Amino acid sequence: MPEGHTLHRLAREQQRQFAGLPIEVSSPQGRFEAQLVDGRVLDSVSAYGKHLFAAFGDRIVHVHLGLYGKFTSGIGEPPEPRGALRMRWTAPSGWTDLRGPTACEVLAPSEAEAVVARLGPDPLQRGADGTRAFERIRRSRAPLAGLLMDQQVLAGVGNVYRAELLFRHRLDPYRPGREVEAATWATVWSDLIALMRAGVRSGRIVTTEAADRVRPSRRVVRDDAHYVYRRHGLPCRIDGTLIQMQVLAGRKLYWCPTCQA
DNA sequence: GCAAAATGTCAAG
DNA sequence: TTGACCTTTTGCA
Repeated sequence: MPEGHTLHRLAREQQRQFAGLPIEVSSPQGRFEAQLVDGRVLDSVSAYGKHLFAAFGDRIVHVHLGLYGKFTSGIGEPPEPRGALRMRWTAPSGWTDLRGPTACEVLAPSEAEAVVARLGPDPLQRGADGTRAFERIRRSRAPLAGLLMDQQVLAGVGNVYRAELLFRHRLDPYRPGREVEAATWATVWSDLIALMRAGVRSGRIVTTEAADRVRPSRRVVRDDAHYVYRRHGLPCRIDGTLIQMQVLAGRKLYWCPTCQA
């Protein structure tokens, strides 16, 4: 379930559980050069967009989960390694396992900085500058739906947030970037920050009105969490029109053709 | 038991 | 624009 909120949540959890401790690092699968950081003290874990950075002195473990990468973790002794286990951390405070990432590599600090330099503003970063994204959007005649997913425009937004964000603001996914008003963008940007922060808190993406009244104790039914994402062929929650789906740049785009005309 | 799908990215043509 | 890649889970026989 990796959009930006997932990575920021992971960074926080790993920071809390492992930072300041020497970590036993291994790669049962053998596809990660664990010996480069094995036994080093973990200084800090941070996230930018969908990227995770774990600093072991001057060696940075860079992880990108891709479409189905996943961390699992626990306290006490780790379980016997099963399946394709790319990276395992073991410490007195517990363990964490990583499977299926697109990237899991050791970088020099300058290389890690270069990764971030290629990305647009991350709404989850304190002081993130939404106008930087808008400048790129305004210069493009590409559909807004595609621009929102472009990590060089905006870092951390994936297929769920883009579909839901467009719906919440009644925006036509195919509107060219250059036709988006500054005032519209300002509203969209601040809404995106709120949505993604809620995502970090709850660990999942909830964009329906239930998301507006954040009450952790009150569980939202999974089915109600989205307006349009993966609701192809079902009636729009607002006006009953059937939700449409179309593949755009290789990804499934969902929208309500009347609400978002 | 096997194919398809999944909140992603990159490189080739 | 397409295919390749990383792995697990789901759905259908």
